[in-house]
Amino acid sequence: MKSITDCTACPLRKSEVFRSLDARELGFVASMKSGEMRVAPRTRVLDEGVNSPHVFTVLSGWGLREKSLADGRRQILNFVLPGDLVGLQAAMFDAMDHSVEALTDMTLCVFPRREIQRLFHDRPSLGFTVVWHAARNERLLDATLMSVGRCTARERIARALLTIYGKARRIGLSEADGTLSAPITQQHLADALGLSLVHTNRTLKGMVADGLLKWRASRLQLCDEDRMRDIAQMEATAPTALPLI
Amino acid sequence: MKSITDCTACPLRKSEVFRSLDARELGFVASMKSGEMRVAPRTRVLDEGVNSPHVFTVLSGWGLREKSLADGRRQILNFVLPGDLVGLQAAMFDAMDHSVEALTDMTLCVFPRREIQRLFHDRPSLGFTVVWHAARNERLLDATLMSVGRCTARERIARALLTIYGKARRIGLSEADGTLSAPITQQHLADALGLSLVHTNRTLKGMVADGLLKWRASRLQLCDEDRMRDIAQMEATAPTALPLI
DNA sequence: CGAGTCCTTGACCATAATCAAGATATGTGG
DNA sequence: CCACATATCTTGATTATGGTCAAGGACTCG
Repeated sequence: MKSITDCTACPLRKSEVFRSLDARELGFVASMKSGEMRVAPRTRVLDEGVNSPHVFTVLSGWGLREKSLADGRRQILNFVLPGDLVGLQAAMFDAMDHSVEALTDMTLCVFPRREIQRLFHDRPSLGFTVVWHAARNERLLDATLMSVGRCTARERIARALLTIYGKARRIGLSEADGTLSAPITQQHLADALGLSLVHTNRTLKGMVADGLLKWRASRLQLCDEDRMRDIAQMEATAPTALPLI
Repeated sequence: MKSITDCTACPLRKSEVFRSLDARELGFVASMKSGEMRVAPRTRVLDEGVNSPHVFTVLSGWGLREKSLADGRRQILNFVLPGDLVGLQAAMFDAMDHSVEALTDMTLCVFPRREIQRLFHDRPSLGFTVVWHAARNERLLDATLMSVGRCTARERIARALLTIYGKARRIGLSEADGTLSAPITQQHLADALGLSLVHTNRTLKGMVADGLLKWRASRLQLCDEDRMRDIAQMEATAPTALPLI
C-alpha cells in the first residue's frame, strides 16, 4: 500500500492560493477521505455512462473532462488541475454523463459518494464550498460555450490558452520566466474548441508568427498577454482564494 | 402590492413532478422568500457584469440565460422554465457572468443572496438540493457544448428541440396532442446553437419536409421522436422527481 | 534506431455565414 | 376594422471559414 497524504499535511493546503479550512472542516475532510488514487496518463478516472462510487479532488497532475458520441466524435469539456473537484455528478445522479481522463500521472483524493450527503449535514460550510466549485465550473462552461458557439478559431484559441494558462499559473504551475509546461497537444486543443486538428495547427502557427505566443515541446508561453486579451475579449480577473475540499 | 404566493400553497409543489419538502424544509424556504417578482417579456432579470443581491426560483413563464461579447455577438446558454433556480452565481461571486432574460411574462420567487449561506447551515438537505440544481445545469451545459462543438446543424437542432421539449413536457407544459407552445423564435434557436438565423431556418425547413417536426405559430410538435433521437444520438431519460427550492 | 506520437503542409471540398430582399405574421393606434 | 409598423420567417446568390484527405517530417522514448 502506498503512503497516503494526510489532509493536515496536504501539499496543496500549504499554498496560500487555497483557502484554509478551520480545524473542524479539516477534520471532516480527513475523515471523509477513504484513500488516494494514482493513475498513469490516458487512464480513465471516471467513465461516461457508469455509476461511480467516488468523488475526487485532484492532488497533482493534469486531466481532462470529456464527452463522446457513439461514432467517436469527442468534445473536451475542460481541463482539470490540482484543487479541482471531479465526479460530483456521481454523487447526484445514477450515471456519469462525461468521463475524466488523466493527461499526466495524477494523484487524487478519494471520497465515497455517500459521504457527500453527510458532508452537507455535518459541515454545512463545506457544503457551501461544494456549490462554489459547481458554480465555478458552470462559469467556465458558459464561457467555453460562448467561445465555441460564437468565436472564430483564433478567438477560441486565445480564450482557451488564456484560461488554461491563467488557471495553471494561479496554482503556481508556471515558471518564473512565464512559460508553462502543459501536457496538452494540438489535438486536445482542437477537441476542446470544436475545431479540426489541421485548422487548429494552422491558426496556432499564425498566432506564433504574429508574436502572440510560443509553444514548443509542450512549453507554452504567452508573449503578449494584452493582445491576447484583446483578441479574446477577455478581461484579467483578480485572484481570490480557492476553497479546497 | 401584489399578492404573493405562499410557499405552502405553491402551485408548483402541488404537482407530483416536483419532490415534496418536509415541513421544516418548507418552513425554511418560506422564511427565506423575500418576495415575488413579475416581469414582462424581454426584461432582464439578472444582468451580466452586475452584482445581484438576489437568487430566484422560476414560478411561471419562460426565460433564457445568455452571455454577450462587446461587439454584440451573443450565445444563449440555455432556456429556463418553472422550477429552475437562477442566479446562484450571484450568491457565490462578485458579479454575474451571464444574464437572464424573460421570454414571456414571468413570475419569480425572490431570495436574498445572503440567505443562501444560512440555508446551508440551517437546512443542509436544502443545501444538497442547491448542488443538485447546479450539477443538473452542468450536465445540460456539457451536452450543449458537445452539440455546438461537434454536431452538424441538423443534429444540433434535433438535440436542442428534444431537450427543450423534454424539459417542458416533464413539468406539464405540453398539450395532450403532443404539441408544445414555446415562446422561442428561430433566432433564439440559432443563438443557442451557434448557428446563423438563415442556416437554422433552412435546416429546420428540411427537417419539417422530412416529417420530423412541425413548428407553426410558436407551436412545436415532434412528429417522430424516435427518428429525432437517432439523429441526435440521445437516449430517452427516465424522469425522476425534481427537487424544488 | 525504430516505432509511435505529434506536428506540418498542400490540395480540395462542404458546411454554414453573410448579404440582400421580399413575404408573412403580429400587433397597435386611429 | 383598417393602415401602418415591427418582428419573424423565407429564399436566392455569393463567400468564407473551417473540414477532410493525404502524406511527409520531426520529435520522443525505450
